[in-house]
Amino acid sequence: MSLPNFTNFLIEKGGLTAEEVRQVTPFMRTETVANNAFLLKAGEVCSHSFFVESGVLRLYALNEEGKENILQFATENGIVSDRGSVFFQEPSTYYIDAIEPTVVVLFDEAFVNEVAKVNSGFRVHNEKLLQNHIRHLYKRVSLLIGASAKVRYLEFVQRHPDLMLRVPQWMIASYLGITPESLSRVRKALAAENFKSN
Amino acid sequence: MSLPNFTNFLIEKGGLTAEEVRQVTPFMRTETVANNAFLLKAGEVCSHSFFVESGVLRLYALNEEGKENILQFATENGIVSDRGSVFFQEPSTYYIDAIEPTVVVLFDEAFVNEVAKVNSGFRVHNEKLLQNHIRHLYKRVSLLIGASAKVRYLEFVQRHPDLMLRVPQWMIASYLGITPESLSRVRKALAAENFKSN
DNA sequence: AGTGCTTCTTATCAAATGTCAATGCACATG
DNA sequence: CATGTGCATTGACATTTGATAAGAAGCACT
Repeated sequence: MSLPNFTNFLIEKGGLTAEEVRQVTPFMRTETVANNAFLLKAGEVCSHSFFVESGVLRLYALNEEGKENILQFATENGIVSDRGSVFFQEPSTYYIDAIEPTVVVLFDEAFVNEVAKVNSGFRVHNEKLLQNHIRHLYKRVSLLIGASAKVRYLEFVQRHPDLMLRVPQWMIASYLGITPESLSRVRKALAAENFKSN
Repeated sequence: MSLPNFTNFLIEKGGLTAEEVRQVTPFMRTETVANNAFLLKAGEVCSHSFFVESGVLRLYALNEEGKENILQFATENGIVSDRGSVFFQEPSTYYIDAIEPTVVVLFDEAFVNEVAKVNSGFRVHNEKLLQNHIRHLYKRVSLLIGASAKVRYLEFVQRHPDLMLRVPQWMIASYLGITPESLSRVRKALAAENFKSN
């Protein structure tokens, strides 16, 4: 199976050469995931990180009442993982499943170490990814504690226009921390505003 | 000035030897920060990360209406930074100030590189810190989108009992994403519950 | 002790969001 | 075509949280 996205990712974001990519391919694995199929369930140790070659994944937690809290989506070129679980080899409290038929590349710490071995600069690139992830999470927390549902929704639309078309609305509501009904009302209010001003 | 906490941190969490610590000390700096004094303001590039030797720091953002959204506290042995700004040398959107007279150790990417030079295992330790930070942020997001103010408060009390005594309540409210008045109500309700059940 | 400042609490009312129930719609499947 | 299923919307109502204002307690400073 050809993996143009992952290969490109290693070259562009990891600083590898095509030859180095060839050297590390034996250390990764590809998998096809059916719609609604799980890659991780709470209680399991998350053995790999998942790079999305095509499709969409989501990561979520269940609260005490059984409600899903969606923490992250990943489309093409995105990475999902319970990094804590992978890194520390502890049981995860999260679920990861596919919300489209999806092709993923699985890689673990051994793979990362292997890449770092063939390309000494990779750890810095890797750190960059982590730093970016942290920055993104800060922004998310900031919106969650300081912005209304409406503002959060507008932010989401702007940042993830692609997801709007591929993900059911109730999942976006979960990601935003509101109910599907509330999101529906927010959208209605925004539509009314736009109508007035145009 | 002696820095037992930072030294200990480098040894315990960074895997350095006492001798290696001595080698890298020339590359860091110590500063005393008065109560309410700023270490970073929005618009500036965050040139350093701050390790708290003693005291308390907070990191916050201002939203459009000028309301503070507190993203993080750091007490002894904690690190605060706009990592994104430090790493990518971009202007920050955050503020960092002291809420007690505080002694901080300032270190930048050059320091990290220096430490990595004297101890080749340090990058892995550093990655561990980042992974932990990400894990913590996931937990935080999860609570913000899925738990009530009451649950978030209880979580906070449990995780940061020390902060309860050192940080004014309205800052904790900000950290939890609610108003001081709401927090006061939550506390009142909890007190009433405890009274009934005892 | 007096003064001003900040924090915390309380009360009241308003706004935002959640809950529950019903409906309509699109789509897949028999 | 008929039917079932999941999703989005809407309305009525409840609950939570915010906004505003007022007051009490603690604390620093004079």
